[in-house]
Amino acid sequence: MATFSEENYLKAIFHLASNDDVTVSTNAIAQKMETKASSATDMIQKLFEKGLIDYQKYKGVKLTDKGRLAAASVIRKHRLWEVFLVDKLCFSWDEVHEVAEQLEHIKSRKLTLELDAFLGFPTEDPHGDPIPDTNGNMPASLKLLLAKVKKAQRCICVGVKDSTPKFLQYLDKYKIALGTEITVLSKESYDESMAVNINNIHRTISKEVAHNLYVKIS
Amino acid sequence: MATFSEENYLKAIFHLASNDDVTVSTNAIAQKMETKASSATDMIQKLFEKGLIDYQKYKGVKLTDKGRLAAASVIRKHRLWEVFLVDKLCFSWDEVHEVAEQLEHIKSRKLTLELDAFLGFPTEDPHGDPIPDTNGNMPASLKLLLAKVKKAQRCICVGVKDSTPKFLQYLDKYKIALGTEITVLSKESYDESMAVNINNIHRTISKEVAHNLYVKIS
DNA sequence: TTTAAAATTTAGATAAGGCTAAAAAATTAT
DNA sequence: ATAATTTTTTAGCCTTATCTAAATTTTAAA
Repeated sequence: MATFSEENYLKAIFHLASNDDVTVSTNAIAQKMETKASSATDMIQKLFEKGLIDYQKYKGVKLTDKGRLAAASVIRKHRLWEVFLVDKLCFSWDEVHEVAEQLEHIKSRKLTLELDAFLGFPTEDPHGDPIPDTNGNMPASLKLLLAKVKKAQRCICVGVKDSTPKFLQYLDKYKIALGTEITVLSKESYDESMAVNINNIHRTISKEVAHNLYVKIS
Repeated sequence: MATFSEENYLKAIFHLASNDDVTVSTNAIAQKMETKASSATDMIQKLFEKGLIDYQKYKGVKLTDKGRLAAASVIRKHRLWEVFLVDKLCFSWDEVHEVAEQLEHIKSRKLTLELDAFLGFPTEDPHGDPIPDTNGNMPASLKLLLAKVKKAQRCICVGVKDSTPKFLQYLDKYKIALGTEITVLSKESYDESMAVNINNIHRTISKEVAHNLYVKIS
């Protein structure tokens, strides 16, 4: 059974390896974990000895099947708990992360199964990210940056990339919230701005904003 | 902020000190924590330095107000989670402890408040034990051993003291379950057996059974 | 291709929590 | 009241997960 720290490293490696063939560098892991490269090396050696990652000195790291399953299990729990907090306990989508970081480490097969059922077998967390299934299979994410949405498509706001108060205040000002529907009317190639319809109001969205807002095609 | 281990020691001391004036011995703590006396001494010194317990070498330990509040907070969370597991996630009353032992250490004021509200502000856990309030005040327990119930009183089964399979099988055989109503008809002083009515069936309960079954007066 | 820079690993240290063995204090028994 | 026993504490060591500083390997540059 993995310790909290081991689980957090596995999660970090999982998130850093967008695709299964990519090797992840020690520095990248250290940066993600907000720790020193030497600490990352120590943990890498430990995870390797436990058969959770493939590793060759100086050559970076890859999750084994066992490691990937362990990482997906932690992410599954994290996202299920986020759904619980938002749907059942009146948390807002930006309050859940810190608590889910703790809850994701609770070890109980039954707890996860029952929680999943209690929540109605959700497939996405409140940020629009997919919830891996029991076997560690991650449904493809439907989430993308507003900037990637094509002309005439409708989408729903599911999260932000930039979570600084300044950007959140901007969204507030223009009545863009979680769940708000946005229709892309046209895109300006010169400055990458886009004309959109939000709540039946026509607006122009700058490149900066479009690259910091996550949506889901609806 | 206390570590998991500190919280577990505080909880142990709280449970060992039935009343606030009692001092708790190092050995008692070590036994409760299933650890060695030397380890208990180490932790005692740490809790003392943090102002969570009063302590004099060789003289035992007492919770300070600060320590008592911290212990009660952990117990509050433990019992709220037990209610959650039984009421919402279909856990049976004997499956909850292990998971609640983990959940009780999650740190989030908001989580505890919202969970409490979500559960309808319960005052007792599934074993009939009282849930401390936010200020650490513990309602008096209404739970007692069946052996203590007076003639002609009605009570409801809320838990067991002996949780060995043998005893649980006995209860099963005689259709005594969590929530079962028991009326004490008479008590035999010679062998401390009691005549009771369970589901409209008259039975004789031995001293051994009456001393291992917890009930709540109804 | 040799050197400079960057990335990675190793060595040695620290803090938390646990252990064993030994010492010291308190308690119980003679 | 002294000896024997039990309880508690101290001392020294282990493991996990960190760190800093130094050494090594890889990569990039001249």
